[in-house]
Amino acid sequence: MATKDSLTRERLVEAATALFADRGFKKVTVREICRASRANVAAVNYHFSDKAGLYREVVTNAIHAMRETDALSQRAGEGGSPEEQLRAYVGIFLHRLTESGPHSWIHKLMAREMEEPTDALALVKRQVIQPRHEYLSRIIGAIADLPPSDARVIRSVGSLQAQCLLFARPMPAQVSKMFAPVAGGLQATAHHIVDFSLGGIRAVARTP
Amino acid sequence: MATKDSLTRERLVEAATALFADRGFKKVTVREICRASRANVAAVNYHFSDKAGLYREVVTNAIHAMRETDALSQRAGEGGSPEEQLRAYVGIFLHRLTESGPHSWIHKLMAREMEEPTDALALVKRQVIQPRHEYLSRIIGAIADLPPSDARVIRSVGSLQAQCLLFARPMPAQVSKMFAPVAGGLQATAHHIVDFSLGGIRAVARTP
DNA sequence: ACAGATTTCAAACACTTGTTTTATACATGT
DNA sequence: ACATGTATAAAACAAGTGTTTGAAATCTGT
Repeated sequence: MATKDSLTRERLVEAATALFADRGFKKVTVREICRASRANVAAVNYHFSDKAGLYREVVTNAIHAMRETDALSQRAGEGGSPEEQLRAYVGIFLHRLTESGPHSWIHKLMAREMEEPTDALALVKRQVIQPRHEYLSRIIGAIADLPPSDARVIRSVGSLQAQCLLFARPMPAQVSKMFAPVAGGLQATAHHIVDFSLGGIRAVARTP
Repeated sequence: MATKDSLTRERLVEAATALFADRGFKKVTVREICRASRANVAAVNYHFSDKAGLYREVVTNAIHAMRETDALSQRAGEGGSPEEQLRAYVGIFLHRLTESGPHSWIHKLMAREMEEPTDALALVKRQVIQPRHEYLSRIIGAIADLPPSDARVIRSVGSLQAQCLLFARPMPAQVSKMFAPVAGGLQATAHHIVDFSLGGIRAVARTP
């Protein structure tokens, strides 16, 4: 069985990834996916048995790609001080989030998944969200000179993630421009988030 | 015409508000609204000509309610220092956002509107988002001792809004719990956001 | 109480959705 | 070459969507 990997199958996954990332599971129709893949309407059900099956495949790919981003960010800060590690993480995260290359769709898709969770969410949480949270807790704990489990550290992780995720949130350009001013370039924004957060972390750490 | 305000019309608006806030415009069906209102399927088209017409009515109501919240928050901090004004704003905002009373639906609805904008978004932006942004710019500018138009102030407003909005974002409970730890109560979270942000604002203000 | 407007209702309409069917082309192993 | 499993194609299906229709019920002013 499976004598030769079907070209159609790959085209379907490719088109579905872009569409799902852009508009979520529900709002994309299988006819649309098939039109973009120059495939028949029945192709989705043949290769993935379901529209949900195709979505599951796309999410699985996204998880792998996302873990790579995390690993890259963490390696970039390896050996440096906690502050440098934080700067490396935020820099790469934001870059991947806003570039138009082959990585941007992933985070858009993850944001969609959080809004209308499917069965895949549990997997995403365990494989992506949880490890990332623990990594950031260690860094911020070191900066604040507190154990990673301290409530002040946990809350600071939330504050940092909130700022980073603002860029992942699907928003109309008008609103996004006001909430997340990209004036001065992405690099400047990343710098701001880190500086702001370092000041915040230290302030919170001082107040028991 | 309009001899007596129809009871059905009010029931329709009431039910639609709850449903739209919970699941957005597209995912709520007309039949569902009518079932919840104990009205006929044709009632929506009769009273509002469109499903979109009903939605427009709901959003209009939401804008008014939201402006009230903003006015209340600003009045609560009136006369105090900028720091106290910030504390008042965040406190009331978070409270209204997470309570289950007659105000929580509004912000949920606004969040939905930002994700899948309709014609009403332009109105929301002008009447709610823009004024709020200007108010926060003034406060934070005063704290940082910088003009409200300074890039560092604008970005700090974004950082604050990001933390507040994390609670408005529709998220499955699993994920929300990790990103926004509510342990210690909402009041404690509000305090954290303010302390964290004050530290961030001052840190950013020092670095030109 | 009656005529006229307003409101409700059951049924149907036109359209889109995901999926299935049935048949035909293609590839592969012997 | 043939038989067999794989892949594509056109058409139709069943369920769900927003909307319209046309008749019945209800209310209102006189």
